[in-house]
Amino acid sequence: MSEETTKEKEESKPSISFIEQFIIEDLKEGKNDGRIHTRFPPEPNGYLHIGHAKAICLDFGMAQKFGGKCNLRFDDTNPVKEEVEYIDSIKEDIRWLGFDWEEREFYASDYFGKLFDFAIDLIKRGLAYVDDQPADVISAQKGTLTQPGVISSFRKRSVAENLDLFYRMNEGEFEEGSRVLRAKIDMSSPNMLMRDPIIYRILKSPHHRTGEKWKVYPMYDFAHGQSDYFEGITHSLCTLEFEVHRPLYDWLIDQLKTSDYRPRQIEFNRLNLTYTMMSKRKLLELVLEGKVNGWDDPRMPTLCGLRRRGYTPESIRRFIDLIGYTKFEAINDVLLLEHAVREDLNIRVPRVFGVLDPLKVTITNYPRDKVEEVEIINNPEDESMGKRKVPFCNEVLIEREDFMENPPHKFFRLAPGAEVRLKGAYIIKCDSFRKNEKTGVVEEVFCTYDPATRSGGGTSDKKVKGTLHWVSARHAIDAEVRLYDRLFDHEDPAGQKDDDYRKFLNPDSLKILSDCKLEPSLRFAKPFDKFQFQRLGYFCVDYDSTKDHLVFNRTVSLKDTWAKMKK
RNA sequence: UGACCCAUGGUGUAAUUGGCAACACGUCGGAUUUUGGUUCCGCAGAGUCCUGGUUCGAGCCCAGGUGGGUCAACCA
Repeated sequence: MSEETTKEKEESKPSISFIEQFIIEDLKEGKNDGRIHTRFPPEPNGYLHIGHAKAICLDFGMAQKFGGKCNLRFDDTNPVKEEVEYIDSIKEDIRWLGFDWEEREFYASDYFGKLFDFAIDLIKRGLAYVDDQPADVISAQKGTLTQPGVISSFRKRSVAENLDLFYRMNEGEFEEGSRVLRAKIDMSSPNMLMRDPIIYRILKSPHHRTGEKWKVYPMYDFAHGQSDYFEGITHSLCTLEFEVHRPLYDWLIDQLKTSDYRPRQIEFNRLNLTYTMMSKRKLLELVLEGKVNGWDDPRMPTLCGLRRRGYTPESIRRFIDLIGYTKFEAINDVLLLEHAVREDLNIRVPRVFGVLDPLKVTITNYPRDKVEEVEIINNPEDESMGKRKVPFCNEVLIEREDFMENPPHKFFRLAPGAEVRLKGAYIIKCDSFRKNEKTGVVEEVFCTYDPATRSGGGTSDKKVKGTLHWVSARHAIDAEVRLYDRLFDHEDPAGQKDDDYRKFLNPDSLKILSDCKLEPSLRFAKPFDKFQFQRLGYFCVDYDSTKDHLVFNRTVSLKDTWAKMKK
């Protein structure tokens, strides 16, 4: 084997995350009969965001890679916070991302019966007790980070009494907050979560799935690991903040297990992105306070927001792939996400002409009543996408910033005396222009064209530095275009101790342009159709769009080295 | 003043598990280009938080620091 092929082989070898290494080790050791079974466990209390995408890609990705399965499980143990409306959106987002849980759609509430039985079992084994003290007393008795807790006077309650009380708790005999069920573990554990954690509380709100059946509901710690166990999950992947929960997770599994099978919890770093935040609670605030226009506002990091913005599932998966899984709490540059969409959209979407801020150009030597159809390649990256025809006449519109009366050095666009190519059509030369006397604004530019320079004509080998996009003034269609910028102007808006994140809201995060002109082929564009507006960026039809009123969202601009040079 | 976790170019990750610190993004140059896009080529940028130890050899193992994160909801 030559040195080169060895090198290539090494380079193409994907690096493996610590999680994958754990899984491989477990497989080698023959754990759980060599099964791999994961789960994605959202709480139905909000919309999924790109941070969830990171978890989804891992959970489903590991299952796929090792020939296992991944369940979808709604962690619905708190009826007061959860709503059905979120369930459908969560399912839609997971499917959109490209993953399939097949028939394995589960709910933690499916296990309320089993969980209750397990609680009864713990009570019988002297491992759980009913505590009658109010929340503040229990909390105070928990001790502090440096001091051990105090043992509750109810800890020594008899099994019979505990049993009786717990059943009655569930019959609705007691008020919310009057009693809880606690696991009997260790009040002096250095891990606060092991100090007789509350495992059941009384809640009288109806549950979206079980209705009025239950009056006691399990806490997260008493539901999650057990649900994993009931479903035969082998690897329970979650974010770093659950690390301290792992001893409790394992303790409960130890009480539950009857064979060699046991699920293993592994924690990885949460996704943080610059110039945004992932807290569901804060995202909800933005929606409620009208700082954004709903959960699917294209500035939101939610999956529905990104989808509306024009992101593809492929680009999100690619991004997730690029950032990896570690135990380091990183803050990822949103630039990498933008790179990922550009990379994807570049190869798959057609190029079109759209002028956001039109300036009229009259070609004085082009016959007034003549209209030509010029043929333009849809995507230079992909021949198979074919060509289209675009009408051309003596009046065209160009981007206002593509003309300058007094151009700086290296300005390759239109200026008095300068020549540019109108892409796919002719080379034109600027002879003069007309300004509004009062405002000083340029209102019209007069050019002459060189008939020998028609694209593809081959009768002239004239070259010019600049090529502009354009639309025929007489054929162009109107559109509204929404330009988005980052929602916050601080890299880490939610991480500033002394400042509320609202202080960093970017006032220019949305710019609406209502006077844009597009080439006529866009007339029948449908919501979510994606295009590259030549020289400008990637745009996606918004669902606000109607037959008479086209609306586009800018997904991301093209890289702009000229803009960089100007700075 | 506790327990647990973490620390590698600007950012995010990698390093065949103790053997020449690599990749991506970003940056800067150049070539190509009927998109100042794309593509291609190249430069710069860390000696791996600190101190010590083990070792022929340490980013990796050990000890002690420093810095950061998580944990004291009847939330998940």
